[in-house]
Amino acid sequence: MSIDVGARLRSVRTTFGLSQRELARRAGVTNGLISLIEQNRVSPSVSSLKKVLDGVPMSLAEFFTLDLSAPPQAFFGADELLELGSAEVSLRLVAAQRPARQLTVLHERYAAGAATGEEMLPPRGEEAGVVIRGRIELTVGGATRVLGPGEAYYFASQLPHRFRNVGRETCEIISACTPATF
Amino acid sequence: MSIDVGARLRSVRTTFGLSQRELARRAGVTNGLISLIEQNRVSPSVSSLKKVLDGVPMSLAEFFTLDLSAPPQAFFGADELLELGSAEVSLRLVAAQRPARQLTVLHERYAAGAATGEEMLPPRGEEAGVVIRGRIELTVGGATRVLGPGEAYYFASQLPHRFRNVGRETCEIISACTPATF
DNA sequence: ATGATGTGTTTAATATTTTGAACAAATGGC
DNA sequence: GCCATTTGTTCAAAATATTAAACACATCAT
Repeated sequence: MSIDVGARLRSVRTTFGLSQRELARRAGVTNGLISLIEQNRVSPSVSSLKKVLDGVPMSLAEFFTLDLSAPPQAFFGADELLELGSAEVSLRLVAAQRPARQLTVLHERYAAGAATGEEMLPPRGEEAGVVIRGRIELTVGGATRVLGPGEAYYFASQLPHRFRNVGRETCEIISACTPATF
Repeated sequence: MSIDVGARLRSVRTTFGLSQRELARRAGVTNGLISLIEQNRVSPSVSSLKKVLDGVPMSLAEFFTLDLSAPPQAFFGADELLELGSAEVSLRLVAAQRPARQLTVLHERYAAGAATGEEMLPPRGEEAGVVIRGRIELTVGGATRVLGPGEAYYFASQLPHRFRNVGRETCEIISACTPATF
């Protein structure tokens, strides 16, 4: 068998709630290739696999480190959250090992001044979160508001939205979205 | 640039004191391929890279996790040693990040009953070690002896040699060989 | 039902990797 | 000196990965 790149990729892709075509578009490859890789009908070149994972995004190291056979787990230490984002915007995904979940929960950290782009997420979900440290400016649809510790948000994913840390310290948020459409 | 698989592989290979041909032989690929990969003239398929790393041996996860730009480091915590062996025979390599070293130092652990095969190592080095826990049976050339804590060994690598844990508890050894021919 | 979109899969053509064998340069022994 | 090895590199041929477009199957709205 020898490592089953296909199952890994399928698990990652479904965990992030992406179709083969959507992942292919983000990665700049064809949907057919994703299909072939997931079926283990080809062994992708490292450069191709890198391109595909950039569409998630996920590093090669993370990809090969992922524990697919991890048993259902109820508790996760801080070290057990999958680190996803950049240095500016850190996203720690809870229970990343488990594919096809209904719910995604993140521990997000925004460095001072950091912001997300205009998010384009799947059309049928909702997102909510609570700020636990720092202050974040959140724009949803036409409305903008600055949230501090203890304050929260909740909106439908299809609305354009953007997060921006306008303060001086790192901002931390615990967030969730549904379905698993991160 | 995007991850520089070539530099990684070259670093790993030289760290282990292998020529392109020797690594190719162990991995079941051609030496030309190793050369091309190391020059980044091709982006190997994951299956090929896996085959190559099996010849070291090293996992894909380790390979992509390796920190090439690690600054020269003088102290290494137990967690910082590169785990190489199997569950039976664990080899923890000190300072694995640093290529082209003169000396290799290992923290070895042999489970009860575990043994190495007949070692076939490069012809121009020496090996030495001290047992720190448990008991190990060491055969060098025609001679066999059981070593316990505080006892040590020292021999030329080209002699056929074999380690076997004949006791009930795990045996631990700190060993070194030169040149970096592990 | 029907058409329109979404999904994952398959196929032939194309592009890339991989091989096998050659090459030039360096090393060691005599 | 010279020969025999060993090193890493290169090249055309063979094998494999990747693309682009079609396919079959679902879902959803009309």
